[in-house]
Amino acid sequence: MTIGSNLLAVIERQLPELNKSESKVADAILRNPEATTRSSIASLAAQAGVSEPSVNRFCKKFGASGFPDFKLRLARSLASGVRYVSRAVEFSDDINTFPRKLFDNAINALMTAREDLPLAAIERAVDHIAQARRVFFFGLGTSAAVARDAEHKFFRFNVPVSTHEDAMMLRMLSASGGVGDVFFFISHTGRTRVLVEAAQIAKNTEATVVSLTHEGSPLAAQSHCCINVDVEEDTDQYLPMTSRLVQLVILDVLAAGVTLRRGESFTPYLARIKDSLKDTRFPPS
Amino acid sequence: MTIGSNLLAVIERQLPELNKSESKVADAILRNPEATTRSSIASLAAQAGVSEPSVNRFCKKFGASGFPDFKLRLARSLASGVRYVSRAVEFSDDINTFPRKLFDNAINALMTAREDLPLAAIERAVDHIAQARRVFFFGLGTSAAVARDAEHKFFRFNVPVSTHEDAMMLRMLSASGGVGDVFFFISHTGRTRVLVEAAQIAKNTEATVVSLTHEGSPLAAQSHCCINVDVEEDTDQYLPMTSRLVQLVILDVLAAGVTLRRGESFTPYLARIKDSLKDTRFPPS
DNA sequence: CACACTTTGTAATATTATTACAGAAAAGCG
DNA sequence: CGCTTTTCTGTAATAATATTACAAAGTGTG
Repeated sequence: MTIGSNLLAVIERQLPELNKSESKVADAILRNPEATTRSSIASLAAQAGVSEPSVNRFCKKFGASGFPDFKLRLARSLASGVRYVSRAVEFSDDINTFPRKLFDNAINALMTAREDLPLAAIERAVDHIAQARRVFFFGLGTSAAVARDAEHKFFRFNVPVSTHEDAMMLRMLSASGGVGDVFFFISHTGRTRVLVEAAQIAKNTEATVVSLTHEGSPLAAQSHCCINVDVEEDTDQYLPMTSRLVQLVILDVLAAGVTLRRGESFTPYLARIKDSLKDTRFPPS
Repeated sequence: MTIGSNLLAVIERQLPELNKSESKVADAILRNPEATTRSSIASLAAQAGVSEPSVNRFCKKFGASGFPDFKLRLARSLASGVRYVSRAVEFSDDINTFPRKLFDNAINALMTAREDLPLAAIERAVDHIAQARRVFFFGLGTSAAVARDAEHKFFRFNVPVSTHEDAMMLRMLSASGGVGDVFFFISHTGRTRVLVEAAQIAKNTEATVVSLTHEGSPLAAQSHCCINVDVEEDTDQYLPMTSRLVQLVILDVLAAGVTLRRGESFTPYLARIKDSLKDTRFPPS
């Protein structure tokens, strides 16, 4: 999703540059965007205190072919519910703004990712994992938590799974790879030396290297199968937030893919694992 | 978000009950919903091979006041982008459907959570963490990964943070609580015995117990401050997927909150931590 | 203050959607 | 099976809505 795709935000941003009647229209729209989508050009013109052609001109100025088209775009903007364009939290934000911003960013990232899922790579990754003899999930930093989450999902498929963070272990385990082993690397940047080097080592064995990382990164270059997650994120200034969410959902997708591959007869087995937790919980009230 | 609020899904569901011309219209719309939002009633009627009034009647049947209103609703549905109402992955799903379903679910959960954020609890939690002497993040199973992620975020605030999964450690550490200690419990169900018991122990000390869990759960009852995350999820049948995403974003919110509390002068310190990683990465190409 | 230029509104026109009605198709019934 | 009743569907008239062309008012500049 391109920044600025949110119509309301675009209007807000342009506000100072608008002339008298245009800003009247803008005000009327911003005052109640929801109502605008339901009203006719005549009633909006009345609301704003301008003529109908002024409203029409306003719409065209913002890229619509006319008023109906404008309403449509507005409706879309409202539905996606992402109000803020400047996605970064600022020191002037208070409790009423910054939580919403962070949620908006998260939702935005997932929506963007959804539009462009690397289905082919996902399918190949599912193939590899479904047939694996062992699976190793490697991730450092934020991605360590993602790897941990993956481990917790994938052990259910009756395949030995493990996660590691120790740089030495990564190298040694990578070197131990053989036919049927899958080394699954997780990294937002795809430039973490330790990981890239481990991937290189693993690739020199008979094992399969799968990575969940940034397209065209050094890590991607060392992978047999790379699932691209190109979430734009200013990791130089902030911590990766949205990219790890996308990674997690992609791993859910992989897990679901493996489950489907296993077939319906596998369900009771999964249920048994679930059931084993029953006695660790207080019963539902 | 109420189930069934998605117009396309509603149409799909009603499909068998529709009469000849109505189902022609439905087909034409489902064939290309995006295009429908842009077309006039005349062109849609042509597409469907029916008359214009038939299209109009169709629109009214689905709760719209007329065709333009219908287009608006459709646009909204498309923008929110959640195509599937039946959220569960089924064995008949293929690569083109189930990844999208999982993303839809994730987005849906975040959008729902965003509408009803427990801002008061968040603010209190930020207060506690910002002033903490030590912070412990406790979570088991899926929540262990969330706790790990939290640890990785919060250590930056110059407060000793740790995560633990060992049931014995949880109890002992909880018992060690004193003034200024924050015990942060993460659990989707809020019914995990080990956690609830540890929370109870911690609550009997001078420490503060914060939890990120389900409202009204046993764990919530043992907390000084409970951040409710009531994501509907069939954890009896499936693994928690969406709830952990919401938890992660909430933790991001808390981290952002603490950062804001620390003030702008704190930024260079955060930057220094980031910079420390510089040499572990391959330079950007 | 006259000129060019921008902005805005009026009124005519074009587009688009809705309604009323009538004919066709389907369903119910003796 | 044929008649009646009901439901469905399209035609054509009407109404609502949006757009355009143009002229008047406003604004700034030499």
